[in-house]
Parts: sequence; structure tokens; C-alpha cells
Amino acid sequence: MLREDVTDAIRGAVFEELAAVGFARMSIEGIARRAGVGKTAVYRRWKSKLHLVLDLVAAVAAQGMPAPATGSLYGDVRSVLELASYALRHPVASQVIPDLLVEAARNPEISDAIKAALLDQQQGVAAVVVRAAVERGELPEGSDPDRALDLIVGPLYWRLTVVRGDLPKGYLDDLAASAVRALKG
Amino acid sequence: MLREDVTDAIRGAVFEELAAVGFARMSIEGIARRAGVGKTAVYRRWKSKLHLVLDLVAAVAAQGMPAPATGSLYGDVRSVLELASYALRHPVASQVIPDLLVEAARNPEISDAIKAALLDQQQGVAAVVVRAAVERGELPEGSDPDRALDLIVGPLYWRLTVVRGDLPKGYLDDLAASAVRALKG
DNA sequence: TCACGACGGGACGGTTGCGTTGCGACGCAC
DNA sequence: GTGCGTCGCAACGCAACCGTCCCGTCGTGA
Repeated sequence: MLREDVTDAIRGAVFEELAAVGFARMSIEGIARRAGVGKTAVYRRWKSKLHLVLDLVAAVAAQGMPAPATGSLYGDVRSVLELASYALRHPVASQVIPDLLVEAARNPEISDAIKAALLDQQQGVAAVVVRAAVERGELPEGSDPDRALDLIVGPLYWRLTVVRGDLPKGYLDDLAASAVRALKG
Repeated sequence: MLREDVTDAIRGAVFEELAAVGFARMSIEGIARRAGVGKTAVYRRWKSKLHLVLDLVAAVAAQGMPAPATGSLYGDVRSVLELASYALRHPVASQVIPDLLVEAARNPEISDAIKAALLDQQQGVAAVVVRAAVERGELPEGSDPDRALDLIVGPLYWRLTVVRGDLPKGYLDDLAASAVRALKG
């Protein structure tokens, strides 16, 4: 029976290593070193660093992402932005997510995993939010949820992980209002 | 005197290598191999792969980025989106840019170079566009150009390099209109 | 008490890239 | 035609990591 504390230590080390050096530079030796574990313990559980990461991403995907239901489009959008900004400001996640997204452009397996763990989840949330807004009459029939997601999350992702600028007080409120204004049209 | 055709071959190989495997995995051996050149020829010109890439990025930065002046905010925004989508759909650039942006989060030198080559340029363009719109009375006094840039480029970057979705006909027109609507408020 | 299995650690041969060096070939200026 | 400098190429010793194997230790369940 594999020891669970060792498994957890390895998982944690993978996250840290992924954030510190990125997927491309990450090595199993480095993970084992960081986890204070023999390489054997890693290979006994996973075949390669790819499987390790796919496993982690799948675990994140399994958590699911809650869809807001505040009763207004603005409230829902603001809520989504709050959640997203929390994730993208986390020091580990803000390194790991963009890194894996870039890696996904070169590796279909990572691409599929990321898609299931993040993009599909987000698109699902967007679909729920848009449908609710349509039913309330806040958005016209046939509004495209994907386009809505672009307009809501795009600017935030750009600012936090591309420009790597700060998030001034009230920025999320502004952004939510802007997105709602953009969507209604 | 260093032969210029060799220098050009190396520069080209760096771009291709950067797109194919990314900065982290890129090796000087690989570059020389791809360029059909000895390692000596590379080391005679640059100290390391970092210097190689910094040099390339600086060359891009030197080109400059033209600011549109169509006479309307919508026209200017649409023009910026056209240029950006052209770059982000280029098969090499669409790999290299996100890769270097992620690398920039770990390496201050790359960060500075990218900032000068891309972000500062874009912020300059945004500043010009916003100022013109304010003078025309299309935007209120004191509109923030950075926020404008987030709203204009963010959704496009998100769609093209994160979701890696397609760009439906009319999407840029929609996006430009949405951005203008979001900005006025 | 005892056997089993996972543990950390270390060593293995093999691969890849590092940055440097020496070589003979080639091209160009003088 | 004679040098000089760059060229491609191959080799160098060094380092890191690969995936595997063997060891002695330790904890647990029968």
C-alpha cells in the first residue's frame, strides 16, 4: 500500500516546481528532491512528468466551478470576476496556469486536460449566467456565451498575467460594469 | 568581419526554434543545427540564448508600432484589433509571444525587453487613441488608457492564445463595437 | 514474531546540452 | 600570393537528468 503522506508531498512538490521553473524545465529528480522523497516513490505512482501533471489538472477539474446566481447580470459578472481574480492573483496559480496554457499549445494531452479543467468549466458558467440574463430580459435572445466569456474574463486575464499590472481598488467593479455594457447591445 | 548571411540564418533559426519548443527548451546546439551553422558562429555573436532572444526582442521593439488615426474611436479600435489579430494569428508569433510572456514572469531581463517591445508600444497607441477620442468628445475627460487597452486587447488575446478558438467573420467588428460601448460610460 | 512492501538513498549507463578548443577549408583585402 | 579571420565540424570535460536497479531501514498486518 502506497503511503498517502508521500503521495501528497509529491503532489505539493509538483505544484511548487511547476510554479518555480515551469513544465518544460521541471524534472522528476527536482520534484523528488523538493518533496524529500526518492525517485522510486515517484515512478511507483506515475510514469512520467506528463502523467503527473495530467493527474493534477484532472484533480482540479473534478472540483468543479460554481456558477453564481445573484439575480442580476452585473452581480453574476462581478462574482465571476471575483473568483477569477482570486485565482489569478494566487502566486502559485498565476504562474502555473499561464505556463500550462502555453504548454497546451504544443501538447494535445495537456490541451485536453486544461480544456476540461478550466475552459469547459468557465464556458459552462458563462452559459448559465447568459441564459439567466436572457430569461430576465437583460440580454437579447441568442446572446453568445463564448463571446460573453471573452469580454468578461479577457481583460482581467490580460491585466493580471500579461501586463502583470496591479488591480486598483474598484477595478473589478468597473470591469464588471464595462462588460455588462459591452454585452447589452 | 562576421558574415551577415550567417547572422541572419541564426536569427531565423532562433525564431523557428522559439516557436517550435519554446524558450525553456531551446538550446544553442539546436539553433546551430537548424541554422546549418557551427556553434562557434553563434557564440562569436552572442554570449547565451538569453542574449540572443533579448537582441531579437529589441529588434522588434525598434520597429515601433503605428498608432491609427481614422477619425473615430470605433475606427481606431477596429484598426488596433486588426493589427493585433494579424500578429496573434501568425503561426510563429502566436507561439513566441505567449511563451516569452510566461518566461518574463520568471526573468526580469526578458520582462523588461518584452515590456519595451510590446506593452509600452501598445500603451502608447492606447494613449494616442484615447486622447484623440477625448478631444472629439467621444470619451469623457480623464479616461484611463490602460483600462481601455485591457478592454480592447484583452478579449482578443484571451480568445486567440488562451482558448485558441477561431475568429468568426464579423467577430472583430463586434468586439470593436463592444469595446467602444464598454469605454463610454 | 515475522514477512512483506514501501521507503530514502545511491549508483548505474545513456542521453543531451553546456562552453571551449583545435582543425583544415575558404574568401577577401592588401 | 600571402595572411588573416570567419567558416563548419568534431571533440573535449563537465553537468544534469533520464529510467532502472539494488541496498538497508522501517512500519504494518497476519
